Amino acid sequence: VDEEGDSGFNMRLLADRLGTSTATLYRHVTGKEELMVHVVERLLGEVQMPGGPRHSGRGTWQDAMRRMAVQYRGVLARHPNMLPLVVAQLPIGPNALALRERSIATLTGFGFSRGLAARAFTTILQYVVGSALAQRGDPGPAEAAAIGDYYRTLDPEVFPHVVSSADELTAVSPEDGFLAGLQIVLDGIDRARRRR
Amino acid sequence: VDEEGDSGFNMRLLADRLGTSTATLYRHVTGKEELMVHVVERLLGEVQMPGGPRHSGRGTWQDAMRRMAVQYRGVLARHPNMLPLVVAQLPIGPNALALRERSIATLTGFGFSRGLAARAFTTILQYVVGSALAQRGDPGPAEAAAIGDYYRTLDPEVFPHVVSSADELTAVSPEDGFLAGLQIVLDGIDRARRRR
DNA sequence: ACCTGAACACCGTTCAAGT
DNA sequence: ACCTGAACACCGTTCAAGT
Repeated sequence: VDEEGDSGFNMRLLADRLGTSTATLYRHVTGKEELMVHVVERLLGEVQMPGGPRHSGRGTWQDAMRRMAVQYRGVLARHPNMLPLVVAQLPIGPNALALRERSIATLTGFGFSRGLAARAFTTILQYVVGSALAQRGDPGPAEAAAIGDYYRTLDPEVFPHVVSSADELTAVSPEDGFLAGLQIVLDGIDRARRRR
Repeated sequence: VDEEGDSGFNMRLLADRLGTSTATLYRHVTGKEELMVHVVERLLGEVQMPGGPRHSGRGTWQDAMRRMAVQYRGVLARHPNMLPLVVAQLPIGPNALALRERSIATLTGFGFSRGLAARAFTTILQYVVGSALAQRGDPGPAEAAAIGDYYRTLDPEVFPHVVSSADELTAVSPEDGFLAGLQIVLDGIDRARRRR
């Protein structure tokens, strides 16, 4: 999937690379869909997450959650072709659950209620995936500039604010944009934590 | 797409329903991909958004952004089959831009800088899409219970926090969960606003 | 018991042939 | 000038036939 992309990958190609036939593949998996579940599960295994409560001592919960989110984003960025697979599934395999487990353990270790810990983790993850979707396709300087140019070709009479904010949008790197949005989410979680 | 789903829809079916042949479709659109761009554009047209600055007087910016997010979520919920199309694209058609334009206009009308207004809108939208993905498939009581059951079948030794927070996760309705996460994002934006 | 070439069903797209 | 039946290329999946 990394090499050929979500749509370039197919069962014949896989069989060829494995030196076997497509029919044989179906002796190991029920079909392409199940295979893709394994691919996503393997991908989530790449998200490094320092082990739960023991880690609570170092840094704040915000540091820990920021590390987790940055890790997750890094994995998605290194495997852009797998993003369609991730959003097509509700990952509930061992690696997905381990990430959830350690994150909620960390948050409750910092005094979060179970409910808020679960809500916080869910919200962070949704932001990470949503932001990966918005920045998909290697958004190097060239692509970013192209999007900025597109915004500026728009009629300023019809979309004045979109046009005038085009620079602000494209001036920050994708990385900085991601971190800015992440900080918004973390601040919101902090507010909810203080309220309880 | 509403009736047959993302994968059930195909060019032959469309041609049949229109009483024509597939080849004729290609006289109107360059291919299925372009057609899907039009489908998403039409979908985004369903997001009702009260017109920009004029509306600034009533309620707070949080009310306005909450209305926008709830509207967007409602449209995605009414067309669950179209979610794969929305996440497969970077919508930049007139309706997508109008939504962006009015949102940024509203925020700057409330004193937001252009940069923060753009960041805030982007973050809210990413949260809405990410949350729609997580709650996809009609998550009625039955489905929610099934997911809760699955979490509880897990070994509490291996995933203690996931298991013990299963109730907290499934006790709240998808709607309430969405609003709770949205409030987190809005609170985070408020914090950024006060800092400037 | 395991594997495979070939086929089946299906889909996006194109084109020679019609009107 | 416009439309279409049929074909082409491709893909997920299955099965009768081999070893």
